[in-house]
Amino acid sequence: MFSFAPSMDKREYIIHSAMALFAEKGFDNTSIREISNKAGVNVAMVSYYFGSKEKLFEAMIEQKSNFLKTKLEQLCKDETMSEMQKINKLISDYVTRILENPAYHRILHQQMLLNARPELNTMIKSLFCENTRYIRKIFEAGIAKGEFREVDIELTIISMFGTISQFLQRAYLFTDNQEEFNNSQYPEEIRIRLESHLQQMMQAHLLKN
Amino acid sequence: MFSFAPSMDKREYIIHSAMALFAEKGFDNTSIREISNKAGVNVAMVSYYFGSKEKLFEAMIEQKSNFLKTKLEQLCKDETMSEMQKINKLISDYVTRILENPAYHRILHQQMLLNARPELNTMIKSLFCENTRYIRKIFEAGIAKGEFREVDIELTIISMFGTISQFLQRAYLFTDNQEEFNNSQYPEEIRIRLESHLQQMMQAHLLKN
DNA sequence: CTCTAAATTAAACAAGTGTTTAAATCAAAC
DNA sequence: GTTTGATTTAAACACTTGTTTAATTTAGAG
Repeated sequence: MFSFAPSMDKREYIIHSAMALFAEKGFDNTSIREISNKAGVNVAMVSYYFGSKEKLFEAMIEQKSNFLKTKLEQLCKDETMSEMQKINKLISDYVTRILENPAYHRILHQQMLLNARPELNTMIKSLFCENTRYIRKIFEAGIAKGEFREVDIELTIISMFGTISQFLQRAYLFTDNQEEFNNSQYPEEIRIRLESHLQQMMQAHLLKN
Repeated sequence: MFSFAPSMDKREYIIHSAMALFAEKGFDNTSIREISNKAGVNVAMVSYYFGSKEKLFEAMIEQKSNFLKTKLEQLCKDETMSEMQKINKLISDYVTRILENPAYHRILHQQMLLNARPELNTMIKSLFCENTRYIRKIFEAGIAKGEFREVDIELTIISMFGTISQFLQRAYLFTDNQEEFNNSQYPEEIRIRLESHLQQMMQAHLLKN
């Protein structure tokens, strides 16, 4: 027997290469041969490890999810913070997380704008919905307490995520390195700028003055 | 000679079919055969009229642009409105326009998240940049006058467009008809809801209280 | 009618796709 | 050593892709 999973590194290589390529060129326009070349493995290894291109995609998503969820659960039941503080913390965490891994989030948003592969979409939708449920709770609590205005909760959440998603779309405005802006990480300065813009806008929108 | 362009209707059919299919399945995952089938013409007609699939895409974009621009120019130099009124008008016009033609805007945002076809991207980028320039002027004027807070202009614009783009991504939350939500038009009620959310949020964000 | 040029067609093209196969290689177990 | 099963490979598979070709139809002009 083996001490750990067998050639786990090759699986990792494949997922890693796929992520970069999907983010840049999209799922449909990335061939398995490109992925395997970039990963330095044979074409057949993708089918061998994952079964199919779609399954590879799903494996990629699964590996990356299950992170925000636990953070959100904790945040929700934290009683030491005001609801506004929770929203600020949420923004800070989320911005950090996305700017650390823009490729993954580009892929999610790409796929959400399509209706071609129902199974992938269902998967991503449920991922989004789950996160949204927790965030909605924070808003509801804030409104119930009278801390927040009676805003449109759905659309306020959409504005939050939309800002970040649109930032990824227009990332070219914020970096000189036009070739690598989509996958590489962003300088700290930009993270802070995005974070404080969102926090300020949300405060103005939510808090009764 | 002919009174007007030759079989302009077939060109139109092709563009119209392509738009619906691109919006649903994306550029890469839509074949010319699907487009021609849907349009009821022969496969070769796409090459005949447009030259290539990419050229068809470009023709589609060109046909739809050049609309917001003139509206923005007028809005910019209008001296009867406050800057906040201009922003409200802008939001109202833009929301209306997008919800009347969601497919087109889905395609734009899809393509913006990709880096596969540099020429298409350059085209769309410049389209966005041009519009952004005018909007920025309104914000700058508002700040200069002291009507607006000193907000981060780039990111505020991103929040505006991001909200609408994200709304298209999550349109399934706002309609029962799950199959046709992406291309069909939205009920008036939803338009108003999106419009007033954006206007309220922007007012809270921009105006000194 | 004839002539001409545009419009339309079915068929073919070469290239690329995701996936499978069957043989070869590897490494640990006995 | 041999055996066993997982890993890796090059080649082939069947299929779809965007585009072109060469033949046919259409329709307006002289």
